[in-house]
Amino acid sequence: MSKYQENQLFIYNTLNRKKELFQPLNPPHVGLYVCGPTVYGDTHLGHARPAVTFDLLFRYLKHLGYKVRYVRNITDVGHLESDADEGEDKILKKARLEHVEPMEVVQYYLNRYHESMKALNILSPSIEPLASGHIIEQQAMAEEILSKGYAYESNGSVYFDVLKYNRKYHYGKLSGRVLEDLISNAQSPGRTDEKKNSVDFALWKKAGPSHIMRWPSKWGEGFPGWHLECSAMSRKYLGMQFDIHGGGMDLMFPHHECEIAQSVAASGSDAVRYWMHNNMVTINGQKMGKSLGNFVTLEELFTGSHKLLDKSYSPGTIKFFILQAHYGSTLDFSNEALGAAEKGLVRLMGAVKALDRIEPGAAGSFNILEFEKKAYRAMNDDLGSPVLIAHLFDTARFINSALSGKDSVTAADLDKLRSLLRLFVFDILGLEEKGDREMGDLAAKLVDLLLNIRLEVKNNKNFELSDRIRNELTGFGIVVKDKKDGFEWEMKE
RNA sequence: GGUCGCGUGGCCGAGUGGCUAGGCAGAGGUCUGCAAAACCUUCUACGGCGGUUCGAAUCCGCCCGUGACCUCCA
Repeated sequence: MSKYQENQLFIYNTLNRKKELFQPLNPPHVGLYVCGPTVYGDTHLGHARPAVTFDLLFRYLKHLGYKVRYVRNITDVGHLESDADEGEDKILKKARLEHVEPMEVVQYYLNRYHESMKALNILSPSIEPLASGHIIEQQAMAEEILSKGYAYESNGSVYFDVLKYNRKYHYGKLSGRVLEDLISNAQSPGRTDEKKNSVDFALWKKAGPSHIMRWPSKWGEGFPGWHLECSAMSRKYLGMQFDIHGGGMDLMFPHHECEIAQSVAASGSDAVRYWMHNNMVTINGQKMGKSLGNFVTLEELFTGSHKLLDKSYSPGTIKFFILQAHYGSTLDFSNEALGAAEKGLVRLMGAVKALDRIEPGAAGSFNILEFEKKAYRAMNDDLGSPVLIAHLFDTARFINSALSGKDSVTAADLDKLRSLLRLFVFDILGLEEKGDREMGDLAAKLVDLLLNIRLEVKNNKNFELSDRIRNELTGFGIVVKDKKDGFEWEMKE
């Protein structure tokens, strides 16, 4: 019996605004599609949130025994500065400003994105398709929508006919938008352009003379509309219908709404069964926006170089901080909150490490089976990582008590606890053991030697010298903790 | 203005009709040459006003505040 048959995973489905039992289309296979970044700038906090959220989902689904195909796209063409099919292509603009090829921009920021993901210990998706590598598929889908009558060609561009679509289907069912409101709220309603209606969106855009990212098509040279890539690529790799589509809440409208319309128009039925959206990140209570100048990149966070930051925060701290909030809530970054997360993480990791130093004994007060149940229950409830972490802290308290001899645990329970903690902390939450900074055998031996000498000095009540040794080591990032009959030390992260 | 959401103690953040969330910070204590860590005890709560109920932070209404999207953003 697989783990997924024992666990009922509930997922909040944005489409129905309620938690639903997750039942994949073709178990044990699960198809997961998540909107990845448009690679025209450095990876920032807003990229970290969905990455961590859906990494957690990916890891948990795999743990439950599902065979997950996780597709996370890279947008490298077609994402214009305005979602209303106006303005320059983001990549193209960056390339122009930096006097480089558009694909140089793409490669550079894609590499940086991958480095950040690795630092956060985010698993690679199964497939990471680029929009520019799927022009044919996007053209084919545009033609399909045209042939079904839900799109029209206009001056070398192809637009989706939202009004016509809405007569038969429901445009706005994901985001709760009302079409009439959208039309009346349109920015410049009287504008003369190629669209029948301002709410129509581009499937294919004609490339102007200076637009160098261009491909031939039956409509002339051009490039694909932003929304089309996700519909075309998810269909290619996950099929006409698949299980989960994820992304940031800000993508709900128009991006995901348009994806739904495209898939339904092309095939007559919905492609996605569960829509999941992570909430936004705020900085000191204020939304993070390019226009507000409070964008914090991951590199700035890791190095502490942003003016809003008091100090640097490790990737592990950032990840732990994100996991301490439910993905559906907004998450506010502040120095105080990050500092708390940092200390909490140290405490948790300390407990995991301390497990190896506990001597088994009589049965103790901690109910490990109960902990296991509660941990799974937390995860099954729409990925309740904050609750899971609270339960993990309960084990930390117990572990520390057992270590100091105030509580005890049998050898069998100790094994069970160890494997459970490793499972939840490392495999599912995807945290990493600290001290990854390898110092080498020799250096470790030297520290041991020095501390043994210090012990002798200390026993001779030469506290001046013993404190000096400890302080100097602290300066090297080595934390010394005196014990009743010896010492412990570790590298500070 | 429209649509959707949120408002929990010093900070972050769970819970969602009666039963301790948790972390960080604060206070007291144990341990210690000191420090660090750890452990024990402990203080600060459910935006406001009404309503439903035996009972509401939890349901309903109104108000206030705030956020997201509608414009660049994950």
